[in-house]
Amino acid sequence: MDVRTLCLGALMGSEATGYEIRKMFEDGTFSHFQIASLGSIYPALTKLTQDGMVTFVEREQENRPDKKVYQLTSEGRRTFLRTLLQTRPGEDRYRSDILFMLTFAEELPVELTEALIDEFAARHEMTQIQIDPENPEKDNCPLAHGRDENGAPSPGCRFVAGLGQAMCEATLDFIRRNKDGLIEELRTRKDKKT
Amino acid sequence: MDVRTLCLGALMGSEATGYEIRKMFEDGTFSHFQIASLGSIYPALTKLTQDGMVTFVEREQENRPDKKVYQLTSEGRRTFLRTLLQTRPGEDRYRSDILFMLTFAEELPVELTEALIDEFAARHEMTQIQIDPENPEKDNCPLAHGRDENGAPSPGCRFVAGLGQAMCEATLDFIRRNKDGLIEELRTRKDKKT
DNA sequence: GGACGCATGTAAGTCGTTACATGATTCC
DNA sequence: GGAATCATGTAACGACTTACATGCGTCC
Repeated sequence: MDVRTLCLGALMGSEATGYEIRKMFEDGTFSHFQIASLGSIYPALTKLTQDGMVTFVEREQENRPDKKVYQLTSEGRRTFLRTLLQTRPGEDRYRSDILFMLTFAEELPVELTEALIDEFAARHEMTQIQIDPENPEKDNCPLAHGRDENGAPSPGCRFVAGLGQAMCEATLDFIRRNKDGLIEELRTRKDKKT
Repeated sequence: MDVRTLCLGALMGSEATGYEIRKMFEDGTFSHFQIASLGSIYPALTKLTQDGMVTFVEREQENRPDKKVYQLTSEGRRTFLRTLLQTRPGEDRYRSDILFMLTFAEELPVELTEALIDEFAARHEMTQIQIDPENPEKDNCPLAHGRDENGAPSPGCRFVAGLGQAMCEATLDFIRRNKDGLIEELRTRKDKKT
């Protein structure tokens, strides 16, 4: 899924600026399973405009730079849905430097191992908060992706968010149950070596 | 973490060919949290050889093409460990086309939604099997990464593998508990619209 | 004063994927 | 006969990241 398609998807819920789209991927609905940076979003929006998939309105703001609010065209909407129907979804890919590093825990100072696990846990707690569909979603993005006029999340979004929550929960739970044991085992092994 | 570092890590456990390294990432220990393709592994190994991080021995085989078996040099080992100590681990990134698509379940045919969920589940079942540290690890890779001379996985590897298992388990569990409800809800909504 | 949030955009460069090229063997 | 596994390698291409460029406002 290239950034163009991702942008179309982000605009399915409501109009948005490039900056807001990035936020959807950074802290919002999409945050735990897709990413996109501004450097790729802006060119994508330009291209989509050229192709007639989106239009934008320039909106002046007080005390803020002007912004371009993008909106799907019916052509864009159709194209996006067609893409969804035709695309065989790519494989999931999960990359984690921390897990890779933890794999070598035996070669690392125990303090580092512990710090890595703690950071891993902290990040997952963060994610858990970000994807909670019921709670805040902050103030902004009143009509963010997957919400109807009343702000209620769509079934698909609730499902995906719930799945994300479950994954985070399981991760945190596993760490709670196994961290101390691992640290202890590593300490014991180090002692034996000396 | 670039492919070079990943290759060094893969060679920490035992000597291996480029082909075998890819297998570690594709089906082995690393499979659920890192990936690398042959097109990036081979150039990486060439570069690492030039830099004195690895050496290789050409081994002739019967009924098989010759292979280059790579091995860490002590310099390579030191460099790798230094990298681990110095590198701030990058953020985890998880990308999933399927989850992205499921977010738009309301706009999709219910059959497609169901197929997507099933495929998601199937892939996670696959992963679960691949990362099981106790079980098969097939026949090959007798001294794969994270195993000592007796084939026992290191504590770090066991921890990471257990975490992966827990995540898969949670995912599959969530699907078991929520799939039918979602499908039903989508059907009801579609009925109402007509 | 400096960092951060809002806001857009470009350009250079990295990194990796995909596809191509080759070739023997084994299994269906 | 064709596909898959083992095995290595290159080259083109594409996609995204990073950094740069600009500028105002707010908060500490």
